[in-house]
Amino acid sequence: MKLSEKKRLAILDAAEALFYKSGVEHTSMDQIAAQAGASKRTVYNHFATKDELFHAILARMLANINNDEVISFDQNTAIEQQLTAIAEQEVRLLTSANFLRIAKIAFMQMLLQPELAQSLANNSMGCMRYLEPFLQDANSAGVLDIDEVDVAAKQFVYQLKSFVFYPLLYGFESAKHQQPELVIKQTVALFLARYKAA
Amino acid sequence: MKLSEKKRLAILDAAEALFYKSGVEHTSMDQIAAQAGASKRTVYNHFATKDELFHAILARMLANINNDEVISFDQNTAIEQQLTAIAEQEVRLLTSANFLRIAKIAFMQMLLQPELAQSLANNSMGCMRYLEPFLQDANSAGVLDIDEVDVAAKQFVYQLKSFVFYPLLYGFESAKHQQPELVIKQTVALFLARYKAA
DNA sequence: GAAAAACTACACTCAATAGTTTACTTTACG
DNA sequence: CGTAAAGTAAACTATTGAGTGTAGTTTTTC
Repeated sequence: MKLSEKKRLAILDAAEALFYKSGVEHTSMDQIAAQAGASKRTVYNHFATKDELFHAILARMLANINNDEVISFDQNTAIEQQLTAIAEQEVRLLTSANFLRIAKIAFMQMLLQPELAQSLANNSMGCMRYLEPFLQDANSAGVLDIDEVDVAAKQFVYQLKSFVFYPLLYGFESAKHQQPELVIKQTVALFLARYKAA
Repeated sequence: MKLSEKKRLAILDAAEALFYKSGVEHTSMDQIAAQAGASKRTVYNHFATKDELFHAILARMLANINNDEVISFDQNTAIEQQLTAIAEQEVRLLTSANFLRIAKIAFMQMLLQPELAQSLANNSMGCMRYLEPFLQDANSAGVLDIDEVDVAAKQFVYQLKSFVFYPLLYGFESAKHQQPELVIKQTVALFLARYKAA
């Protein structure tokens, strides 16, 4: 790899780590340069402004996230098992260091810049990419009985986010770990109690 | 009211509004003084540092929140109706301008200062003050059938927060209003499907 | 191996902002 | 009314941090 590329990556890595630790506002370009092992001038040669650097990080992180396999409804597998698989995948995403890092950085900025929230909200992630079609198919197959598929999908995902993601994001319960398996079990149970076809 | 008290309130009001709009970091003490109609020196006579002012605001807001009536389980009223009442009260809290203001200010800081998150997390608010005993009583009366009351209480409240609070907090869906009645109906329905005693 | 591109150290400008000092005016109150 | 408490305006200090300019060194590329 060329030196120029190595520096660029080092700068992105350094900025990401510092933004995560201290927030964008509390991180100076001098700190970033120092942590990256680059001169400040080099930082500015790669990224004209701090804001440009911030958006480059956001873009890189978003690109690294959506890699999970799409799960489609399968007539021949128990619905409980399929929903559990989806939940497991989602919990893995929501609790990954990668995702938490981007989330914390992004959420901080979103509270300050509503327009950023808008643009990120449209970017649907994780199982929200495919959950509605999945539920629709299960509906058609007579396995589930859902009136409003969009609401049901949100109910499912929001349970997971509320139990595993937000507590980690905000640092509630730093010591007491939520048992992911328990959360998944409870979420699937709640969902099926409501929507499993009679 | 004495001038001194009036100034103190004006400063708190101004700081609250500005912290809400721009975040604590992006609000200067000069701005606060100007908006409060006070001299900067007066601001510093009331609050020695910006941080002290921030905590004074937090304290005032917290004091203004927990005022809602506690709802206790009533043997003679349908459980659906009682849960709906609780949900309505909670949604009113979660969508009130007051609560959203403190939440936005506090959440921003929480992302930066995990220890603040710890101290605020303990401060349980809204219906979380009384929901677990309520469910326990309903359990004992044979109206509900819940294994883990703490999990169930969270499931209930998290639904409401996810649908009405977080979207407003982060400015997702600024235009498209979530219908609060619909959210309440769906939440109660989901909960009772799972936990209503046979 | 030489020209071009990229990196470095470091001094610099410029603006913002927390908090202070001072000299003076207004308000509260016995 | 007179004194003490509180408020005011405005200049001031000191620091921080974004971004630039420069002169010289290293890396890439042809």
